Amino acid sequence: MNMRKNDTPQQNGIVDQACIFCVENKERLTRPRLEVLKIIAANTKPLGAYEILERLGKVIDSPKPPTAYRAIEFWQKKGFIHRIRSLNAYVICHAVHRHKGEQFMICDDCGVVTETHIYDFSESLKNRAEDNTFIPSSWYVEIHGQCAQCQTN
Amino acid sequence: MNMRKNDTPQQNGIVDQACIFCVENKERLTRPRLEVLKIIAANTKPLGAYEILERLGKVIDSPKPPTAYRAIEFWQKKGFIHRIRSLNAYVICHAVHRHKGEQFMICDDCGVVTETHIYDFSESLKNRAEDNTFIPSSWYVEIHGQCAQCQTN
DNA sequence: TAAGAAATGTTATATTATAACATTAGGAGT
DNA sequence: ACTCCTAATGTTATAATATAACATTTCTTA
Repeated sequence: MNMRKNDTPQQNGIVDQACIFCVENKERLTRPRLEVLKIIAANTKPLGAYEILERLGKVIDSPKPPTAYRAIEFWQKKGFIHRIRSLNAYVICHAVHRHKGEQFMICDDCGVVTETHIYDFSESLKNRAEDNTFIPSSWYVEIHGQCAQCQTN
Repeated sequence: MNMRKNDTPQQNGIVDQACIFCVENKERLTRPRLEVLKIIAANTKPLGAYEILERLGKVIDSPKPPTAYRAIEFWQKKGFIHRIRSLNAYVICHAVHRHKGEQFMICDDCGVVTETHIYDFSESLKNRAEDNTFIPSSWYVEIHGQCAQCQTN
């Protein structure tokens, strides 16, 4: 099958990558950070902060909201998870891309979120910048609709 | 100057349009709805629900959150206002478009939000639908960056 | 004008997120 | 190994955003 690491949506690959990332960048891979990442990585559907917190409570003792939010913020800044704005929820990132755009397909029936790269905005945004009107730094796209699975049901 | 109505971002044009819309569609243009629309239309920057509520309190007596939220939801469904997901805030819509996509440029410095139409997603999304993978129904785009005004400061 | 539907008023509370400060853990330099 | 410093966490409290539920009022229309 010859799959590269980034193609496999399984949990360990991502946690391993995160571990390597932390070593290379001298970031501390603490218990709450590790557990939060594992929780998010274990789901295809986005989890709310308090769902994450609840699951966190099964592996560490009585965690409070800031514990979850801090870990979420950490991984988000490092590009390991995404925040889905319209849902106030969080999903694992399978690409760990250093580019500046996020694009998601969101099934409004079942809630599954899939990261996509349908569009490359860079060119159009560059043109826009030459207008001298607006200098873009990042973009965020949500495409809502119905996923293949839900079409058959 | 010969400007069409939709080009003028002033308050009255939009409220007039909303009034006409309600008559034509037999929707009730009630006091809270009217005042909430006027409040949102009077701002170029997005307003949070509780900011709207606060301003609403200056024209009607002690409004409660549901009063503001109901009016917000009403205008949003009818396409007269947009919700900016990343800000949990609301802006007037200058186009009253019946198409399925929303695109915004958001200045991260000053907070100004401008509706844009840089991209037409329709074609790409149609292709995607032919894949039989995902049937898109709407899209939402945020482009973050720095506006012209803030570049000069 | 009365009945039914739609919107609002009101109370309470759910959900999401962060401020503030005390405590603990980890790394750098000696 | 010890001390200092910084970063991260623990903890308490509360801010900010949003909705559920039900009583009341207003509008429409028959």
